[in-house]
Order: sequence, then C-alpha cells, then structure tokens
Amino acid sequence: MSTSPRGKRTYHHGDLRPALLRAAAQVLEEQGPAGVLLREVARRAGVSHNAPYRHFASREALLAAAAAQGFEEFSARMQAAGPGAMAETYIAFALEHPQLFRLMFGGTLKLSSDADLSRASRGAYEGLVAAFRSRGDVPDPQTAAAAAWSLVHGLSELLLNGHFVEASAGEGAIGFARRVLGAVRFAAAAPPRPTHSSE
Amino acid sequence: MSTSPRGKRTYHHGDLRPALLRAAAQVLEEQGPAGVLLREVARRAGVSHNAPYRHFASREALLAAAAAQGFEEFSARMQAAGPGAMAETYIAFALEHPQLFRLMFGGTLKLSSDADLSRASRGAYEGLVAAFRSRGDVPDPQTAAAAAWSLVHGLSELLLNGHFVEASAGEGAIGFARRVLGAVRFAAAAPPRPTHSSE
DNA sequence: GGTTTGAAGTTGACAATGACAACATACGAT
DNA sequence: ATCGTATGTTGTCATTGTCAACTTCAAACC
Repeated sequence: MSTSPRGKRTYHHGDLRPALLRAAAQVLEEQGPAGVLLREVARRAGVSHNAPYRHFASREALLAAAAAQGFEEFSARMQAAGPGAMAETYIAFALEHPQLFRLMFGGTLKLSSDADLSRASRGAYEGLVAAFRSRGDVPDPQTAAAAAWSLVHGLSELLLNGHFVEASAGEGAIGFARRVLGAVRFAAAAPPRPTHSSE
Repeated sequence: MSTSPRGKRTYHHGDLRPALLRAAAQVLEEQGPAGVLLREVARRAGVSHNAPYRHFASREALLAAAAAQGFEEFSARMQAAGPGAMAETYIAFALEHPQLFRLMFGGTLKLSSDADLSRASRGAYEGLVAAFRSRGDVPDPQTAAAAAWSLVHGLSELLLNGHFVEASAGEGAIGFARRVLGAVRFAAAAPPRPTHSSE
C-alpha cells in the first residue's frame, strides 16, 4: 500500500499527508463523515494507527483538511464553469461527491477553527458574488447572489437527502433541478416593487 | 434524577422512553449530533448505560426517533403558521434548534431506515406543497413549492453555518432572510416555452 | 392470596476508537 | 562522518456501542 516514489518499503512513508487525505476522501465517500476513523485512514495509507498525528492534530483536523481540499476543488470548478453554468456545476458537484458535500456544508466543523477551511469556504462564496456582480443586470447583486446561493444550495441538499425522489421521478435529478431553477426570477430588493426580472 | 410520577426512586423508571428522548434532545442542542452518546443520555435520565436498549435498538435508532420527533414539531409549527408565514417559521425553527435541524436534514440518517422518520419527513413536505397549491396564483404549484422549499432550506442552512455572517452584519439573521426572500419571484416552469406547462 | 411470567433495568464483559507517551529510524544540515 | 529532528512505531488508557446474563417488580392467572 505504501507506494512511495519507488515501490520499495521505507520506514518513512515520504508522502504521507497527501496519501492520508486521499485515503480520507475515499473513506468519506464510502462511509460518510462519521465513518472517517483515524485508524481506518491510517490502515488504508499503510501506516500505523498513530502516524496521522504527525500531520493532523486530531481526527477533526483531518476532516477539516479534507473539507478545505473539497472547497478548493469546488471553487476551481465553479470558476471554470463561468456565470452561466454555475448553478448546474454546483448541483453536479453535490451529486458527485455527496458525502464530501455534507462534510463541507454540514456544519459539523466550525469554520472559525481551521484557517484554511475558513479561507477556502469564503473564497468559494466570494467567487459566486463576484460572478453575479459582473453580470450587471441585477439591481442588488449581493442580495441576488445570496438568494441564488441559497436556492441552489437548498436544492442540492434536498436532492441529496432524497426529499425530491418522487417529485423528480421521471426526469432525473439534473432535469428536475433545471425545471426548478427555471421557475425562479430575481428582482430588486424591495418586496412590493415588481420591476423587470432577468434570468 | 429518575423523577417518576412521584419523586420516589423505583427500580423501574416507569417513563423512560420519553425521558430518554428529552435527554437526547438536550444533549443534541448542547453538543451536536455527534455528541449524543447513548451512555450520556442514559446518565442524564438517571439509568444505567444499557437501559436505553430496552427502548431503542441502537444509538442510531435513538437519533432517528429524536429526528422524527423534531419533524413532528416542525410540521405542527409550519401548519400553525399558515401559508403567509411559512418561510419565516421555517427559518426561525432552524435558528432556534440548529442542531436538531442539522440532525433532521443533515442526511446522516437514511430516511428509508426508520418508518416513523420517513413518514414524519414526508408529512412536512406535503404540508408545504399543499399550502402552495391552495394559493392558486402559481402556474405550477409543485415546481414552485420545490423552489420555495429549496430557497428557504438553503438560506436556513447557510445562515446556520455562518456563511452569511458578514452579509447579514447590521440587520440580524431574520431581517437578512426577509431581504433575500423578497428578491425572488416565482414564474412559470418551462424557460424556453412561454406557454403554460403541466407538471 | 399466592404464583408465575415477562417487560423493564442492572451489572459485567469485549472489541474498537481517539489520544497521549515513549521509543525507533532515517534524511539533511553541519 | 555526525548529529538533530521530522516522521513513524509500539504501547497504553479511558470511553464508547453492543451483547449476554442476571434482577426486580407489577400485573395476569388460578
């Protein structure tokens, strides 16, 4: 298991931190956040049960690092998608990595605890806000961004947890998501003013 | 601790199941779902560490029961609120019982596993759909309901997890929520087809 | 009224886990 | 070549979920 640069077994793994993160990501998707046991991750990385403590202060720190890594991949994909495809990219990410998504947004980790995690999370959000602001056709970009983020996030989570299994019966999750997203328009901030609306 | 009908200590608790659920709810809000330990719950109920097994098959079954109870209270409050105040009631519930809310919608429990939980969850959803349908001014009630549910749910969770701490700086969570909700309109379902569409 | 029976609680045990301490190894600077 | 220190290892401990065997007690039955 401990595949270093060469196949030779060395006392020191040589590349353990990334290996642990890979193993953790694997266990995470298989078993969910609660199944990510420090010892199991160490087992898969081919090291002793205490080796992870050289790279992570605790089980929670390992989970936080995995979540931070998830946020980075998430941010990258969102940025690459561009403003028009962000919603579907968001939902696709959630459906592809359901457990990682739960870990990232489940609220189990406090964002304030881990600096990397906090930064990664904020980066993802600001990327979305910037995209909405650059569109220019929305009166209150910040509010609209918050609404869009909420809508897409809620839709992702409810889909993930099976709350729309029958509602999305014939068309599949993505098709259902498109339909739901299409039913929403963003307007100006003030409630009683029905001005123009954009996609 | 074991306060039965009278204060007298009996070998049999006499009212243990509800007592365990109360204790579990208490620990849940204090420590989060991961902190709900079978032994700790038993401790608070004043019984031995194995007494809970007479009423719940496992730790997960206890959590499922707590979640189901949460869904019932949630449904009741939503129903009592009426169509106009459902969104704020939803968010208020999430803010009042953040950990219970996470347990209910966190996806840790599989809804298919526990019958009561599944039924309670579905009940809450159908109540919302019915409310939207009875309004009558929405072309596609089911899609609109799904969108509204997603929006409000996502907003709740993102608020809970602190992703809007700075965006909602001056006005507080509820005020911010009102502003975000006010920025959204519901329209017909199909984007490319301006005619009416059926579910 | 006395007996019995079974649900509700208890004590005891076991493997697994997260975390700490002490020890071993090997890479890189000197 | 030596030596220090980051990196892994073995050993240990309290805690947890769960299983098994034992107790208590209240209600059903004769």
